[in-house]
Amino acid sequence: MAKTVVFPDSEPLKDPLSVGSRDKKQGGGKRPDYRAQALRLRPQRQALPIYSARSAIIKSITENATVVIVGETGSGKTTQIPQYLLESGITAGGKTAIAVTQPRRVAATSIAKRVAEEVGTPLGGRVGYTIRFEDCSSDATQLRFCTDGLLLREILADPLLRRYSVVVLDEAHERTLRTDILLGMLKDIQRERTRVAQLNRDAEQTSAESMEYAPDHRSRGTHVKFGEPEEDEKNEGDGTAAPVMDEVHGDVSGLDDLHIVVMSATLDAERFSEYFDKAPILYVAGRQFPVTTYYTSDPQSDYLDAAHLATLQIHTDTPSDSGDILVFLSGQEDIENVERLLLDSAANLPKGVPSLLPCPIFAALPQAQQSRVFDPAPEFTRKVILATNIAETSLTIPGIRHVIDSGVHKVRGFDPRVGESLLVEPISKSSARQRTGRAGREAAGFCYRLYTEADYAQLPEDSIPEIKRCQLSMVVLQLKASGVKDVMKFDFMDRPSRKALKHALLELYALDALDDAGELTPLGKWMSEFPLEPTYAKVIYASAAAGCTREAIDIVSLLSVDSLFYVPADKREESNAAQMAFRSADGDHLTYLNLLRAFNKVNGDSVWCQEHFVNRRNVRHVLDVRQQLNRLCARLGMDIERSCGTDLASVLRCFLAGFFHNCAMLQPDGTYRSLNGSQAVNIHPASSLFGKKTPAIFYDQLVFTNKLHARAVSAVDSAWIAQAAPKLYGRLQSNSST
DNA sequence: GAGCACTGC
Repeated sequence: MAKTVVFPDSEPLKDPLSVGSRDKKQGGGKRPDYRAQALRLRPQRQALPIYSARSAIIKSITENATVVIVGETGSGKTTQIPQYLLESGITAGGKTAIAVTQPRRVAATSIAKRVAEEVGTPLGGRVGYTIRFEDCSSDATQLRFCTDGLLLREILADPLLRRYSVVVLDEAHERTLRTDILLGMLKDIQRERTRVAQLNRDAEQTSAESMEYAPDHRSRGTHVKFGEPEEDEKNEGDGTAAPVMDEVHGDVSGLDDLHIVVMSATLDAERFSEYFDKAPILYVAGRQFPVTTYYTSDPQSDYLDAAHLATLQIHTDTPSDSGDILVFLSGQEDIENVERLLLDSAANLPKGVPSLLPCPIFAALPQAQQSRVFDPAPEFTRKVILATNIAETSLTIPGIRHVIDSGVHKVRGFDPRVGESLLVEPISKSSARQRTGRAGREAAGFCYRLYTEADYAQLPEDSIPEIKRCQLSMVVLQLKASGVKDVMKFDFMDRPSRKALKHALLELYALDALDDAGELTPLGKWMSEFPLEPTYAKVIYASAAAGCTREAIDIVSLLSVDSLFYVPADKREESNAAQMAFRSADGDHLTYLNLLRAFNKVNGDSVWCQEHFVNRRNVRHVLDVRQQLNRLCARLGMDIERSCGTDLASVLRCFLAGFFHNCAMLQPDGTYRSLNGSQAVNIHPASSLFGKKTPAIFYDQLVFTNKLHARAVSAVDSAWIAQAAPKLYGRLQSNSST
C-alpha cells in the first residue's frame, strides 16, 4: 500500500501564467513584473528534492480521494505541492479552489507570500491567504492558505465546503485540537460530496427531472431575541421547519468529489492512512544537515544545573564561530533561573574566551525582547537562546548549531474529575527529534540531550493529541452546530474519553445550549457563531438583558489573552506599584477593564505600556477581538453600545450566567472552597484579590500547577450566584449587606 | 507567592 516516490521527472514546469485564469488586476504598467520574478525563482523550485516526484504526486492526488504525504523538513512539500495542484488543473479552470491549512497564522501568511512569488501573481490574486482579522484573498483566489481554525469556521457557513476541490492539511502530525476536528469533519464531508457527486453524475446521465437527496442531517440557522431572556426560553426557534435543501448545502449542482491531502513530517503516516480507508502514502525525502547527538552518561537530577554546565562546556570547548546555542526548557521560571546562572558565569569567563549572551524567549515575553534572539550577536560574543517549545515549531532562529535538550516541557492537561492542569512532563521521541533537528537547519550541528540513552528509549513515541487532554465544550458545540447529531459516535481519529465528552455535554446543557434531548437549542446555535468558549458567549448573551453589552464584550475580549501584563522577575515590586493605577477593589475583571480604558486614552503609547508593565502586543490583540465581537454582535442584532455606566456590579453579575460553575466561598480558616467540587482553591498571586479576604468569588479558570490556582478572580455577592443558578445554589444567602 | 504552545468571519 505504501510506496516511495523517487521517480525522476523530466517534465518542465509550466509557465506560471499560462495555467488557469489570469489575475484580474493586470495592465496599468506600474505593477511589479510578477512573471519575471517567478521565472527567476524557478531554478530554486526545480532544485528541491520534491521536484522529481511532481507528476507522481499529482497523479496520486487526482486519482485518489485521500493521499497522505510524508515529507521531512526541507523537502519543500509545503510550498510546492499546492503549486503542483494549481498547475494540474484540478481547480477546473478556476471554478473551484484549493485550501491549505496551517496550525499557525504566521505560517499561513508567510507561505502564501512565498508561493505567490513563485507562481508569479500578486498576493490576494490567484494565491492568497485568510486568517482571523486578515483576509488577503479575492474571488480570483484559487490557492488559499488559511489557519485550520478558520477552515473550521468556514464549515459552519458552508457545510460541504463547496468552493474547494482539494483541502490540504499541513503539519497534521502536530495533532492540534483543530487539526483533529478538521480530520473528522473532512472525512464526513468527503463522504457526502462523493455521494452528491455520484447523484449529479447519475442525473446527468438520465437527465432526471427531480433529484432526491437523503434526509438532511445538518441543522438550520435559528435566531435568538434579546431583551426578555426569561420569557423566550421555550417558544423560540424554528428547528421543526421543513428542511430546504438550498439552505443546507447551497447549490449542489455540478458539485464534485473532495480531495484530501494530509501532510505530515513524521512517520506516523500509517495511522492517517488507516483513518482514511487505507489512503496511499507518498514519501518525499528532505534536506537536512546531519546532527550528532550526545546523551549524558548518568541521569541528571537537576536539568537547570545541567543545562547551565552544558552551555559553558560547549562555549569553552568549541570555537565561538561554530554557531549559537539553543536550550529547550519548560517555562519562564526555568528560563529566568538558567539566565541568572549564565549571567553569573559569563561575568567570570577566562580571558580570551568570547562573551556569552543569554537571550530568553517565551510567548509571554514582550515583542521587543523576543526579537532580540534574531539580532546578530555583537563581536566576539556567542548567543545562548533560552527557549520554551515556542522554538520547537513556531519560530526558527537562524545561526543555531548546538541544541541542548532538557527533555521536558509543560503540558496543559484536562481531566473532568481533576480539572485543568499545567505540569512539567517528559517530552516524546518525536518532540526530541524535532528539537534535535533545530541544530541542522543551516549546517551540520550537535544536539546534547540532558538525559541518558536508556531514558530516551523509555519516552513515548508521540505526544498525546490535544483533543484527549482538553476541555471539549467548544468542540462539542461546534460539532453540534455543524449537524453532528451524536457526538459520542463521531469518527474521531483519536477518541476523547466518554467522560470528557459527557462532561462537555453536561456543561452545554447547563448553559442552555443543549436541551433535555441533547439537541442544539436556538441559544446554542447562536452561541456557536462566536469564536469563543461557550461560557463567554453565554455572558455576552446575558449582557443584553443586563444592559451591559459594551462592558461584557470588553471584558470577554480582555480575557482572550493570557498575559495583559509582563512582569520581569527582578521588577515585581515596581510592576505591582505601577499596576495599582488600574486596580479595582472588585477584582481582576474590572481591573482589566480599567487597563483597557487607560490604554485607549493614551492610544496604546508604547512608552506608557513599558512604564506600566503592560504587554502592548496582547492588548492590541484584545482590541482586534473586541472589534470582531462588536461586528458579530451588531450583525446578530445586539446593541453593542449599551453600557451600564458606573453600575459595574451588573457586569460581574452578568458573568455568572456563564461562570456559575466557577465560584468559591471563603472559609472560616481563610481558605477558599469551590462551590461545585468543594476543592481547596487558591487565588493566584498575580490577582488583585490575592491576600484579600473576599467572602465570595468567581474565577475565569482553575488550573493545577503546584496548587489549584484560580486565575482572573472577582468578588461577587453570593445571592447573585443563587440567582444565576437557582437549581444548584438557590440556598445561598447574600453576603453583601451587613 | 507565580503562566507551555497555539487558534477563531
